[in-house]
Amino acid sequence: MSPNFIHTYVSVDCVVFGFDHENQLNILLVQRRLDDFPKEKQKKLPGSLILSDEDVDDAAQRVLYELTGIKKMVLKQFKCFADPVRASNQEDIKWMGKEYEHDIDRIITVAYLSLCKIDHKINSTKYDTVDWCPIDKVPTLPFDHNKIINESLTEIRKWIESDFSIIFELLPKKFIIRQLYQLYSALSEKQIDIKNFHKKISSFNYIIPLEEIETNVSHRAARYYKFDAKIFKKNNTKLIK
Amino acid sequence: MSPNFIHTYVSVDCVVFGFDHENQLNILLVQRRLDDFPKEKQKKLPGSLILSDEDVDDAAQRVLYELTGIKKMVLKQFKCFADPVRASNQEDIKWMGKEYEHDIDRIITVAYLSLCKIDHKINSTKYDTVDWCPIDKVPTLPFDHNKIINESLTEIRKWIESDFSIIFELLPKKFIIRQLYQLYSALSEKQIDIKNFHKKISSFNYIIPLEEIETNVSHRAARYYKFDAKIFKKNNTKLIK
DNA sequence: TCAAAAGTGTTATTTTTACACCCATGG
DNA sequence: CCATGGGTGTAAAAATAACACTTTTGA
Repeated sequence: MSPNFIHTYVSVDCVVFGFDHENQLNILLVQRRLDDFPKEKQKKLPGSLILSDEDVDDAAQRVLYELTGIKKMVLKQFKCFADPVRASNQEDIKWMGKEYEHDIDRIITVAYLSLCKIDHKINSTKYDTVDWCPIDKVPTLPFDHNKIINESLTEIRKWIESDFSIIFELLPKKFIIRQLYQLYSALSEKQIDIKNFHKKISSFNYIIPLEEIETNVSHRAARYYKFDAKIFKKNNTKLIK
Repeated sequence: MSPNFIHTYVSVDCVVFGFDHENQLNILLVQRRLDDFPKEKQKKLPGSLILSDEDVDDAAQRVLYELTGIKKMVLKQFKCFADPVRASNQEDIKWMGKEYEHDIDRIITVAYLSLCKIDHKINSTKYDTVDWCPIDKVPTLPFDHNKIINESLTEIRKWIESDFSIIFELLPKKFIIRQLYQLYSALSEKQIDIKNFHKKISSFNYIIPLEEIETNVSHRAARYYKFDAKIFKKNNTKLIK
């Protein structure tokens, strides 16, 4: 048995983004029970080892379903994390042994991005606790989950740049342009004047104005719009240029 | 032993691009010996199982070094390929058994992009045969290597869009603007008028004009330029917008 | 002299940016 | 009537695109 090739377990971990009513990006975290302190829980990214007949995309889709109860969520593989010591913390090793009933020496993970409307009902078939956590309040997480989350942020930005339509996965079906503006501002380095943004967005034929307008606001009420994916696909407009 | 989690080998495969004198994209392929026909060889992507104490980036860097003799090549991880049947061809299984001296049930691979000046001397410490192959003449390859190459093409295009400077990894140190234009045209959907391209490129302060000009051409000789990475980093210009 | 491509210049068009102005609503 | 943001308009500035014209060289 010549060189020491790894024979390892492979997992997927999912960073699911949502956009809250305070215009903050949030991600979904679940809780794991710790062996030594069964009453204490620690947050982590949702994830799972992949099964013997499963592709990684399928595993991510499964994790997302077990997490939210939603089938066919938008998802994007973004990076394989394989630092040899990413899972060598004693507590993490102990937790894996219990969770998977295997002795796990080394584990590499394939990280996915996903997007979810924050008001969508979360109906987990696997986790007791699934919570939105504002991106700037993420606690210290096990494994390299903090690193994964950090890198997912640059990744979601690239994603929006290359495919503007996915931004609507984070907004309610009916939205006002200010919401879209604030989400875009949170996700892009480019800063646009809100008036010009308004003009540009409302000029797109895939942004459909609705009859409905805001109520109970102490200023002129804004109109609601919806996004028409079919029209978008025909044009495939980028927001800028 | 509850659900059937995979315990698998992990490899990296590298798609190394070069740009030839006929303005074609090429990739580096190596040869493997087949068991049954030891005189016949079959081309494949360069790759390797990763070692027990090795991160995937390090493994890719190692594969690139074993392939070309070059240390610290530009590289970019782009996708994990984990189709459960990607390595279930009998010939592939036999070859893996011989190559790695392990019985390999399933294998997932992490694919990398890399770039190389096509005139750079290839000095492999591992492979007998390393050849440039024009991208439109790639034969049928083992595993899912053809699929990996196809996806690498869309990936290199994205890469150029997001970081224009990496295009110079494919050009000689001294180049004329027509070469750059033809490379850019091969890599981008956007088609620019060559005159306007010329004007734009030569306006960048990180494109340094040299004294030297083309010789032995039956038209006005073009000037050579070089790329200054330091100046580029300060500006971080995108080609378009 | 011709063909071919380099390199420069000019102009039109399109996109982006900045900002003025009026509108509507609750307090 | 004031503050706040919605929504439209206009004009300047910048970027892009189209293309004419001159230059240089080998054949």
